[in-house]
Amino acid sequence: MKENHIGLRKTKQRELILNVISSAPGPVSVNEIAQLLEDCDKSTGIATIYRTVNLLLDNELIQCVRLHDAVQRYEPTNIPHHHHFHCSQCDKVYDLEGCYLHLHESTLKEGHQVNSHEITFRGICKDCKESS
Amino acid sequence: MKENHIGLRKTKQRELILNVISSAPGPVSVNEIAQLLEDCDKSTGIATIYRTVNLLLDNELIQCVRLHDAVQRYEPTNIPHHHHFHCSQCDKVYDLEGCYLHLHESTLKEGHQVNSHEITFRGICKDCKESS
DNA sequence: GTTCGTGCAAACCTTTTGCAGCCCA
DNA sequence: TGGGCTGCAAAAGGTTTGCACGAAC
Repeated sequence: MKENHIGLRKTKQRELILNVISSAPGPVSVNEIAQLLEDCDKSTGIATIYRTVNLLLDNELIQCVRLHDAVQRYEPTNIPHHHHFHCSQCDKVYDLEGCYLHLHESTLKEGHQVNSHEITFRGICKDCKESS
Repeated sequence: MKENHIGLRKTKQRELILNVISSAPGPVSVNEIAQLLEDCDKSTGIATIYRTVNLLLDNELIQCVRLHDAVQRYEPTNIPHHHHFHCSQCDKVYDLEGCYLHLHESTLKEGHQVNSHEITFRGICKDCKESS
């Protein structure tokens, strides 16, 4: 991981996994990572994928995105503030540009201090709408 | 199940489980439901709790709330549209009144059709702020 | 009495762990 | 060469399913 970060070894598998997560159009699950690696003939043991994902999480190179299904998905931490759209039909997740939340105060009327927020939209994605 | 909803039988266990979810101060997990039933000497098989929760979900009497930890929690659907505040310090979850999202179109600029949305705020809750 | 629901245990699925062999530094 | 990394398989944890008995109608 970037320049031997904290004594970690740079291996083919780790590069591949980080690359898959970084180049996906939205957050991906462990299964999707495994599938994508298989698709390009770079099959990797599932245990390695889990271990690598946890390693990347620990080093904050990726973060976990949790939507309405039970699946944990991962995305790079170095992308700008954004939110997600989750298709109810094909189950894919898309990144959305910008932020739809107009919240100017950092303290809510209930008195809680807000440090961050997450928004998830659900519905039917463009592709599913067009093919129906 | 409200008045024999769809041919479902009204049983002691189902009433208890719905009651536990409805009267909890916030969304509860399956484990919490099991614990609460045990506490009042109404222990129920874990399989029954899972089946009942899924039944209640199917009939939209409850809905699933997913925060940033891996736990699935459930709350009644018959409370008004609201969002959640999750305290990073004490881990409590608060319901927030109203909606901070000003979204007038139902189709995003990316072309996806929005049917619903969820917002979760994170930060420090009022109580934690005051006691620090 | 018939049908559906419950509880138990087994099955299942996802994630983690142990271990022997391999590979990077 | 040595210690971390991988892959396999087994284990662990959480959820679902099959089945026989019991409860609801």
